[in-house]
Amino acid sequence: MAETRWLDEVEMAAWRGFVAASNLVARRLEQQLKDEAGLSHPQYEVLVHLSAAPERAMRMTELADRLITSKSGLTYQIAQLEKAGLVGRRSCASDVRGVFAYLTDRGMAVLREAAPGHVAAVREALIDVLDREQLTVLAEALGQVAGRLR
Amino acid sequence: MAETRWLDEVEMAAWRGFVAASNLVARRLEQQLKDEAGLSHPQYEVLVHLSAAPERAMRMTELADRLITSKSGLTYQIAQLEKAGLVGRRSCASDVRGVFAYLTDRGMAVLREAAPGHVAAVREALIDVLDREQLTVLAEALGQVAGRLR
DNA sequence: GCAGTTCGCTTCAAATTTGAACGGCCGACT
DNA sequence: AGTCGGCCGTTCAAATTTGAAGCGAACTGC
Repeated sequence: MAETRWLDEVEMAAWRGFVAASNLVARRLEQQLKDEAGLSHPQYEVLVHLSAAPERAMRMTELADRLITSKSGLTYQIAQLEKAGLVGRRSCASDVRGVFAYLTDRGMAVLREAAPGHVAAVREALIDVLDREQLTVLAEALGQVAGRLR
Repeated sequence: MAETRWLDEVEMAAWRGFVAASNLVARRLEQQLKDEAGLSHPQYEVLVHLSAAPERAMRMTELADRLITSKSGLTYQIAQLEKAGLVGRRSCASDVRGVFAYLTDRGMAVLREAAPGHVAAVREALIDVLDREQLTVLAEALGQVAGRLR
């Protein structure tokens, strides 16, 4: 094993900032969504992704990949959302094993209701804190990072 | 309530990138630490912060703040680490309510053992993916974000 | 066709996280 | 001194997350 290349000052600052910002922003949004919409962030993300999908429906596995959560975790969350009537399940015609989760009208309504507050919180926590230049670099950089790990 | 200011393209890319990168990096590091050192990321962070503190000790509440976790969550993690012998507790002389968590020699050894692999993973997942310019901006930007929310 | 493998989703138990009490203690103010 | 609001860390139950099976169904090569 080669010598460890420790992080220099800038690298360390980037890393610490990344970890801190991740946790803080996640925590803040979790809070905001719970308070204003009664949803957890994972749940909100489910609604968002479904709402953007054709027919407002998506296969479980694909949804799990997009949400970056485990499959069993998604099963659980979909069950919760189903109980709440925001989401439904339908089996896949071409593959008996497959399950589609779809957004109900009620779910769509809840999402529309929740979105403005969520966006405002995202702005306050992240977007509006940065200038245009920073946003551009951030988008590019984090896009690379995510793309590479995906 | 004012009209909602939705996110434009760059803002949305920054936001999606942020969420995706947060989750993916967290997941990756969690994995790496568990595999190579038998520690969870929260646990590793506890060791790191304690190792950097005077006397390798810190008050519970301060530690919780730095780790950006709930106090009850910290109590739990410290209990786990204590069982494993990596950390100890000592009560505070000047305040009977207070508790110091401190890093044992064993904990220090485990940390030293785990650090190189962890740094390598951090480089691979985040740092080495970006160029110097991006790192600088990232450090500055995320520092602002974290500072503002803290 | 048909074994052998992989895939899609769920189930399960175990580990973790959370927020709301709780029990004591500190400190300021009277 | 005496009291009251807050803080410190823990405990508790409930919710969530995880990875390891499990169950069928679909696909592969022979």
